Amino acid sequence: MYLPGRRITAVHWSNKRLRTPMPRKLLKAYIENRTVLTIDRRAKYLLVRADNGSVLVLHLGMTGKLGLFPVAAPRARHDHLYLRLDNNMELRFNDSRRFGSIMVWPAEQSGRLEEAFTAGKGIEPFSASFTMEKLLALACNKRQPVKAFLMDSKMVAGIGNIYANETLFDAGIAPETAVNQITEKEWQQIISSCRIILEKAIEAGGSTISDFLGSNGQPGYFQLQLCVYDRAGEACKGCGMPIEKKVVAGRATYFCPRCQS
DNA sequence: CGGCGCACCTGAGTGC
DNA sequence: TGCACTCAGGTGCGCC
Repeated sequence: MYLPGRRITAVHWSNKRLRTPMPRKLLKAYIENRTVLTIDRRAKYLLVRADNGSVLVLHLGMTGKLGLFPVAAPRARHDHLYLRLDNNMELRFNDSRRFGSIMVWPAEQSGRLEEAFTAGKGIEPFSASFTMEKLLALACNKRQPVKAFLMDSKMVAGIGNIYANETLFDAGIAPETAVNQITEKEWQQIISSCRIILEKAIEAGGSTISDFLGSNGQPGYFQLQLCVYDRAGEACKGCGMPIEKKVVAGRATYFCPRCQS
């Protein structure tokens, strides 16, 4: 808990735009000189709640990193946001590819904005509403590949390409299966596999959180045992067949042709 | 409307 | 060594 209880004493930013333009005025007006109450997550967004009811919304995109540094530590290439704290530390948002985003929900609109934001997001995999019945209903009129469905943030929140690949391997389901063909039993399996994969990933990533003070941080998934992702041509850990790679709905897709049929 | 393709960026890796 | 080219973990828009 590095942030809750800390006051943000100054906000600085780079002149580069991220996926959304830097909300300079809003950062100054609503985030600077506020104290952080709590941090939540919705889908892959971080919600940093301030004591005035405003919310700082962060998304790391593909290459975004947050790090806590002493104020005097040298600034790095691709740093885009600096939140100076009242303990002489600085939270820094670094993102080389600039697919990340930084938004502010001003206090007087934050309720409405958060409601709209949440309404546009899919089911959280760890929530009680991630059920076979819900998925069946969402999928019944769609023919898209199940992998694209799992990665669609309006359907399911927070599943990226790696975890979609790994979930479907664990569930033994071919990534291109039309989503309206998935049976009740298969949905149950997908739910269970998805949660297992995410739990393992969080556990593995958790160890990188502890050295997030340093700059030598590796992404957490390097510590997760990947069964299919980026393993084209290598032996399936289940049956020994070579893992195949193909593009499905525009994304690199890895699967075992025997275990996922 | 559903589903795909693509754009938004930089950097790493590969092959010549 | 350098250049040209491909590919990358996310998201949302536009187009058919």
